[in-house]
Amino acid sequence: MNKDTGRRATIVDVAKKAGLSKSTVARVLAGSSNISQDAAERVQAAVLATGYERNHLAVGMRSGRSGLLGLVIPDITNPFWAEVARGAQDQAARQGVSLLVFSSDWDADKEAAHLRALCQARVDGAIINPVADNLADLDRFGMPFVLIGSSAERFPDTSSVGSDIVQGVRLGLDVLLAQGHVQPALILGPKSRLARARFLRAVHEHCIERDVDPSILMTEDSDYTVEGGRSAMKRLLQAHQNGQHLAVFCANDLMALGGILAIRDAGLSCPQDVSILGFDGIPSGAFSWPGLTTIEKDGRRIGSTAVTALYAEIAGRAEHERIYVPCRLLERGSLADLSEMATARLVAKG
Amino acid sequence: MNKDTGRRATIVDVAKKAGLSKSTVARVLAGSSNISQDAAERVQAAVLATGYERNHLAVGMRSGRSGLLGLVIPDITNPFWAEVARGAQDQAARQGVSLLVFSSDWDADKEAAHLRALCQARVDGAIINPVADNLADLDRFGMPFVLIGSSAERFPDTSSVGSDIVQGVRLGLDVLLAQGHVQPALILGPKSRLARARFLRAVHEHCIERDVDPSILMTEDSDYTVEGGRSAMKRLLQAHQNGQHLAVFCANDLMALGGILAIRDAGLSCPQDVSILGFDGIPSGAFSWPGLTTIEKDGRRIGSTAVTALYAEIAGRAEHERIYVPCRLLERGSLADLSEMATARLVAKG
DNA sequence: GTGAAAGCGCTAACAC
DNA sequence: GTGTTAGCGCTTTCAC
Repeated sequence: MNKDTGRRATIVDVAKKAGLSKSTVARVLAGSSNISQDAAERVQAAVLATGYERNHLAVGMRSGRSGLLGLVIPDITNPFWAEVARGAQDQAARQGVSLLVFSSDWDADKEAAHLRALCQARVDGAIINPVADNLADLDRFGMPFVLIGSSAERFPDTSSVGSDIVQGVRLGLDVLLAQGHVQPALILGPKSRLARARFLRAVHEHCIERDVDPSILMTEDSDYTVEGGRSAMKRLLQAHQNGQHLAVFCANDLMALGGILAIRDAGLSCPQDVSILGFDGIPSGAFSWPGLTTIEKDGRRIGSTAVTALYAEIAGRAEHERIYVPCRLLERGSLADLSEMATARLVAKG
Repeated sequence: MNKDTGRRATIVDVAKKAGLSKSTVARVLAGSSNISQDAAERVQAAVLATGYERNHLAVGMRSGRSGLLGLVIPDITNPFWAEVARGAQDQAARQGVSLLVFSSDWDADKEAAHLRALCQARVDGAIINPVADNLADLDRFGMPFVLIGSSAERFPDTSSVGSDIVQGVRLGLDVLLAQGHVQPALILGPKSRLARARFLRAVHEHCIERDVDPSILMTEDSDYTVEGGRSAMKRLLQAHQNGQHLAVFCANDLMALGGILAIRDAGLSCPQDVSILGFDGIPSGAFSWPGLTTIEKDGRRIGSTAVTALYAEIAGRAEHERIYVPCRLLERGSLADLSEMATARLVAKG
């Protein structure tokens, strides 16, 4: 805000103050080469003197680059999506652009409205967790985009970024096997969900690779909720001679949290009697008792990777491939190490 | 995207198609009066035919309204701030504008950088949880703003929106008193934090109003963390003849969650032996055992209210007052109703 | 009720 | 190296 005129300083004010032309100032601001030391310094000084701040609306209008990116996720209030947003935000800041954030609530109409807003804001590109069945709207707007999350897998031949579920499942199974749980039980999502099949297939394939017969694993279907996990675990405990040394791999953290409650309900203790492994890495897993050991999706990295991929897309040098971001093991105490316990017993005897 | 030309349709394309002038089209789009039925219809049709989408960059440039709002919060990953962001987002969508979201990590430098980005994007206004000690940057940019969160209280004479802590404390104390906990203990934050004094003062004032001598309340200092709350609760239990029928009001939910752990550590049970009341309403409180009863801050409403207040500010009809958003009681089972238990006992006897 | 024309602040050719 | 010039797509007088 210019003290003298009461309005914001423009590039013309800076040019006048510096005794140079608009274009020279613009060149300095854009960090172009072919600029004399003297000119650069005078512009610097004039910018400070006038309090000039670049008008991105004007820049965007002229150059066709708004310096804006769009992010459409189901719900910013969901901790996983908040992590994604944060990762995208940070990467955008590093690239010197800003992020418009929208929540779709898994509602195709809201999604369409948000895409329209992005188009009107002339974002340089968008990162979207798609809820609609087709990408007609996206094509219509003709803006570069990258899909994120598991729902993006429905669209091959598009750039997309998501968790590496297969690697996460392998990681989880290997941890269980290494700690002596040679026959882990599974609590799965409902049959109606695609994610269930994906999870189960990954388990089967890795079991075979590790010489475990997947058909002998006990499984319970549930519904991805705490209460669902609780009753699924109750059924497992009844079926498994009171559950001693049982280990259960749950397809998400909410069900795992319910599993911990069910173990306590049955008068058993986790992890002494029953071990639990979750999948997701929700923050609440840190506050259960015991803390929930889980396979954590790396939301932040998904977000930052998506921004990077989006820039490849904008530049037109995109590969249109799905990028899989690895999951991590988050150890918080709900797993008993049977091999260690066995060793301890031997040591005690000896 | 125009099929014929390969570039986006502009108002000129629409005008051409409709056989009208730029200005008439602009008027229809702006919903102005003094438009013939015929013109309106022809424009409608031409918009559909060309796939025209309004260019907000150009609109903003000409009209001085970018249709963008800025939100600067400490961390979108923190569930409270995610709620605030969601509330702001929804209200912004209702007003037909979009939201740029930034996380400052309580870092004054990052905050300054984000404010600058907002200024350059020419946002119509900003909602900020201030971390810097002064608002010099904000004044410098001369953009309308509304402060949010407790740190905004440092700046009177500015429009701001935050939780009504006093009302929340009253609500909490009244619940405890109504359930027969006439002498609740307190677990507070560290002496260095302003929030501690605010909480304690609210407790004192309300106690006096309810004829409770605040000086007889046991208090423990802690640090707003789970482990801090756990050891503070341990000290309380030792001081209070093993803790039967103790009730503890914790200044935040993390310490309350720690308190629940300490009760179990001591071989006691919550809420049968010790009742716990938290403050904040973090989602993890739903997964402890028992669930944490708490005073919940209404982040979503703070966000939406802030957008509304910001529009008052932009319109220049702002009152420059702090708006207090009430807290709510969230009952999840960590409070025993002594009066009910007493009644039950009497009934059992009789 | 509609059109013509000016201009918001900037960039990108194009001269010199 | 620097200046001149012509717009980007829109709103907004000012005519008619």
